[in-house]
Amino acid sequence: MAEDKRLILLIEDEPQMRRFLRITLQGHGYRLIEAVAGEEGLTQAATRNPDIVLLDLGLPDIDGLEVTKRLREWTQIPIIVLSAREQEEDKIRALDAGADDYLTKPFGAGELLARIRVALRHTATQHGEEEAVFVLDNLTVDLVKRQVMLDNREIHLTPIEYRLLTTLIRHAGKVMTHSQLMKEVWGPVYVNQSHYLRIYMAQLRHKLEADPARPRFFINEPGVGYRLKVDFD
Amino acid sequence: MAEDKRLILLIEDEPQMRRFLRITLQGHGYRLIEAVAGEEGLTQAATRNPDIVLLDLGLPDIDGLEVTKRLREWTQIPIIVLSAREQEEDKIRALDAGADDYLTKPFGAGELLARIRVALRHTATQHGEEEAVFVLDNLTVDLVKRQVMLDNREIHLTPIEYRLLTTLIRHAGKVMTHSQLMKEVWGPVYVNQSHYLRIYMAQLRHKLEADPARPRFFINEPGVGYRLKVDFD
DNA sequence: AGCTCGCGTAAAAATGTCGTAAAAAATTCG
DNA sequence: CGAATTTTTTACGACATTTTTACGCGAGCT
Repeated sequence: MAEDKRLILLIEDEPQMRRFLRITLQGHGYRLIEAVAGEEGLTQAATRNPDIVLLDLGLPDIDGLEVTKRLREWTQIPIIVLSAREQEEDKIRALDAGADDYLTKPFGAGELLARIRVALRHTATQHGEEEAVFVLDNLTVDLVKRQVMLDNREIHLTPIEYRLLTTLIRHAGKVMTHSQLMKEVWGPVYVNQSHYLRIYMAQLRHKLEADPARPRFFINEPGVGYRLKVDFD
Repeated sequence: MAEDKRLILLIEDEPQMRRFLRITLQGHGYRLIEAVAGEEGLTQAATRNPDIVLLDLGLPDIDGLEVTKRLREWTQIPIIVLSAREQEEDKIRALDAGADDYLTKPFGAGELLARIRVALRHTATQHGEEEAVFVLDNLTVDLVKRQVMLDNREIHLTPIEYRLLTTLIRHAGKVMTHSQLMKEVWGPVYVNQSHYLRIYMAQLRHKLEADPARPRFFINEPGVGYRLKVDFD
């Protein structure tokens, strides 16, 4: 079950804080990527597409505030700031720059984990104002449990497959262009590698369509992109 | 404009804290409802439909934790807990019960306001669904879904056909010259290759007109260009 | 009449996209 | 560390779209 492990990007330069967080987070079932500087963090965010970012404000190269703004130019991924600065002004600036939460060091591991759960809960429910469960004919996707059911049988999807599916679900009915899908699923640096799409769309069709060669759900709009068909008139 | 002011529900029993928050929040353009106990707060939340809830944990009747859980049974409205309890265990319990944020008293007004903005930002991005549908007689074009319907039947258009159609729609009723159309659909390099237009205009008429030879929508203005006719007299 | 010009139509050739399979590389897990 | 899973790379036939090319029609002009 690799798809239910959330990926966390930690941008932090102090080795001993990194070590503490590595143990805490991995011990609670998260996968972790680490970056020791701002630019590196931005690159990692773009290429690895994590589920959440933990960001230290005092970085060796660029300021954490700047990292927040640069991230917010293209993604709504949750950002939790971890900082030794306890001035109210610092908190306000970070939050208004786009951070979702702000913890002052030192903080307890339990509180951090709880706030991570809050942030992840947001992304889970954010795209499902109606329901956290998406139903389309014999296909059921539980966005909270990250569980995909087909005719009441659980279907295992790889992380990318699942991400692609939920991205289509979030924009159900609408055509999504190649670059939109690439940006949301693989990250913005992969925009022109759109042949990945064909491969993973084929995987989804094989796992979820009755007749993969003649898909009912995963429709291609030639030259444009794909869409999840929801209305059968 | 009272309607575009966000409505905040404050559930808090201490009069002096209520007074402080009333001044702070109303001073920053929010409308405020106050409840001094848990049950009252739950009722207010259900009847007044606020945009956000500020919740004190230490209430005279039921515990703030319980209020959080009861709210979460039916609504995803942001809850920010304000509490004097600074034990980590209290924070974790509140956040896991469904609270979105937790501030320990005493807190600065600026930080509270910033965290309110964060919470409102979350709900704002959720409802980011717009509709842009163009209707002309039995023809319907959904510009968001990129879907064209004719008599409730879906019509497939190629990328160029669709771009040509939407270009005409954007200038509905007005005549567009050959070069204008060429520029917008094919790009400025193709301005003089205007015989492409005849071919694709024919395609559109075949796909969307009842009698392609005698078009009702896609009208040629000889020597000038084409226009999409919208008014039938 | 004969000619030209803009328009509509039709069918080819050329180009690019899509679906598929399968091997190589990377990552995760025990 | 080695096995298993997942992602990336590579290749190719089938197909859809765009572009090219060709022809017919009618209006206006000489």
